[in-house]
Amino acid sequence: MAFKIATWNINSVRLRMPIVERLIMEVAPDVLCLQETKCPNDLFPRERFEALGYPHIAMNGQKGYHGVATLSKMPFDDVVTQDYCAVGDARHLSARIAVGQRAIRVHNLYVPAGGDEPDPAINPKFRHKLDFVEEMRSMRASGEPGVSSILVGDLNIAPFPEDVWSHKQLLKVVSHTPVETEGLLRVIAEGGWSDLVRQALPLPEKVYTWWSYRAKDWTAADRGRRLDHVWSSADLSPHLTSVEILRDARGWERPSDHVPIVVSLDI
DNA sequence: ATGGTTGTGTGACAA
Repeated sequence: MAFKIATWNINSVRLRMPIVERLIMEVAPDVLCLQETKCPNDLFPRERFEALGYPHIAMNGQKGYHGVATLSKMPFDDVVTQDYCAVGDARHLSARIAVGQRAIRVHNLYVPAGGDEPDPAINPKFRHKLDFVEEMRSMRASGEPGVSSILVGDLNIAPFPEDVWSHKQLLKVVSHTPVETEGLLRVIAEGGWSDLVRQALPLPEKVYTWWSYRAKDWTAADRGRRLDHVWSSADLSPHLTSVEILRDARGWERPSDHVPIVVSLDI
């Protein structure tokens, strides 16, 4: 059966509902993972998503900051949230979804951005980011017997030189420093994860999922970074049928600075 | 050239 999963940092779910609905109408993913919802759980627009065909909703939100939500057409159970670094941030949510005969644990993550100064000794936000990535090393693609895994989200790290507009100019910019990129690649390798985006769009093709709000013209300069990711356990990667980076969404009405990634699998 | 924009919620932060 065909299975389609999308991930999108929408930078406020309430403000962005019109374009989230546009994505749903145009793409109709089976599962939609949102990050940076910036919305307490009791104010989440649950009824709107139910009306759009997503009756199964898991959320981990907080007021004003962070927040992740997973919307599904198919039932899930065993929802787990992990409090990374034990600071009480709403940055993770996972659920075990029944897809045909298979069970898939879908992790939805929002890794700290890390501030501006790439020195953990003087920037606590960068220290927090590095600690968060360190804690991600315990997340294994084959963590549960008989359960496959997909990990999506805004990981706020662009690991490869071709994941940024200028490798040389971003080597000391938070999101592309060696300590971050090596840390994220270690999480992938040790956890037994497959990078589905790079499987479908292999190096050295440039791939970006984020463009700063601060640029005068995001598309003219095209100074993007690949901060959003979709990984899977090794058993799922042979079933990958397509990966779409919805670059056009950066130009939609009142856009997020991130665009959706849509991954299709034939399971 | 150390700028620039957006969001939450009306302040100062975070990104």
